[in-house]
Amino acid sequence: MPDSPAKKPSRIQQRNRRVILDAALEVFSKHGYRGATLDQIAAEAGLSKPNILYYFEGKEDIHVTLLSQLMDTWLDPLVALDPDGDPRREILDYVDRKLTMAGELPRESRLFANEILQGAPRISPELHSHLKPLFDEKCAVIAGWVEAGKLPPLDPQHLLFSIWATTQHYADFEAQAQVLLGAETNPQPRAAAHLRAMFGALLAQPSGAASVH
Amino acid sequence: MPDSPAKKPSRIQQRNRRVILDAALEVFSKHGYRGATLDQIAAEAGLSKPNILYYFEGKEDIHVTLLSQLMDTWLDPLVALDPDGDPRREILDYVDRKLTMAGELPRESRLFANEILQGAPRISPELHSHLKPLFDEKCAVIAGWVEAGKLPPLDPQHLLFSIWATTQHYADFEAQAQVLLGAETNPQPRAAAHLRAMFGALLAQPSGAASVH
DNA sequence: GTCTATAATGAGATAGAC
DNA sequence: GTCTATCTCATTATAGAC
Repeated sequence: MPDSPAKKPSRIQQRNRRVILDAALEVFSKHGYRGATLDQIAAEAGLSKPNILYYFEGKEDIHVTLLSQLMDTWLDPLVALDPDGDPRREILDYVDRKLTMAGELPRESRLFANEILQGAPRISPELHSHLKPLFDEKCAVIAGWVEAGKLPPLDPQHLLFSIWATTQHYADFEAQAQVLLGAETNPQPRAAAHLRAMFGALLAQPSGAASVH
Repeated sequence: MPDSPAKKPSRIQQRNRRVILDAALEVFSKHGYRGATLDQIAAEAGLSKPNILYYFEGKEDIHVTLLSQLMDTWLDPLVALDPDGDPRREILDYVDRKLTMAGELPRESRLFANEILQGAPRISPELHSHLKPLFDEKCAVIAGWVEAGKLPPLDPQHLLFSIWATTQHYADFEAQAQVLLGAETNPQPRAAAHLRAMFGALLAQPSGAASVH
């Protein structure tokens, strides 16, 4: 690790770190943490295995670095949810942003899903420090909208869960969707229309979620 | 492999196979395919490693067996969707059944999610032979309901995706939900209420999914 | 049928030359 | 900074005794 007196990473160093991280994202998202090997990452990056270990302390270091960087990007769409905007519009726009992001960054989505699925062993601290506060804050915003009568009664926490689940589904379960939809070019437009209709219906509901029975 | 002249597995053999499969489900669903080791499975099953390999040809054999058995159970709730029933009721009951199943069989949900997430390398044939035909059949049923005016216009394929995504989310992303909801006893009742409200709103929508802008 | 011991492979990490 | 060669350990699978 090059960090003796002056800790200024050269342009080559910065570039190599990026190349390695991009290769690692490709491999980790496809095979999971344990399924990925340094050989695969090295091959994908076009570097030798020891060279990889010159830039990172080990396999886990690479993985944690990826997850940490990802977290910020991943939360951007939710950060942008504006408490002063029109409630219905804000939430539907958030759904759009989230779906777009899953479509553009499917590897990141799968990397995250892999980690959570296995109990978040390496990203748990970030969940508490970054995700939880933001989640609570935005849930309070939505709850405020409901109390102000700007939205029908609904459960902010589970609404956000549903948004996450449905938007990330297209990245995380892509293999299944490809089998079921056939070689259809791109499911995204129809997915976007469906999700707008679904969440739009929920948010437009007059009032009092009538029991179904 | 005991299959020379008479292929009748003894009661002990049947029992041991079940014990091994249950242990394997526990381990595979927690660590993924590559993350799981025969040592862990053997320890969980209370058997020796060579004994495991007496009953199964290898690690992959165990995994494939699990996935194949799971597929049938997993599709039961959808099979039960009745073309002759009340459309809205049928779909909402399906959501309930799916959520209940994910709550009762979270390990199975995660095993399946792990496999799909990594591109369904081992279960792809079953997706084509079992899931696809059923999916097409039930989509046609729902499409028929829409054409008959019994349901508002909606996209059957993406409706099913949304149902799968939201119900399985609670099992697959349990680690995240636990962080965000705190040590709350059981999210299931509120999740069920939310999903009934959401899908109920979509299905009750008068007609013509109005563009949101 | 089940075990102990061990072979064979694969993968993370390091030594040391260049 | 980067490479070749190597070490070490974990893991799948087998051999052979009981």
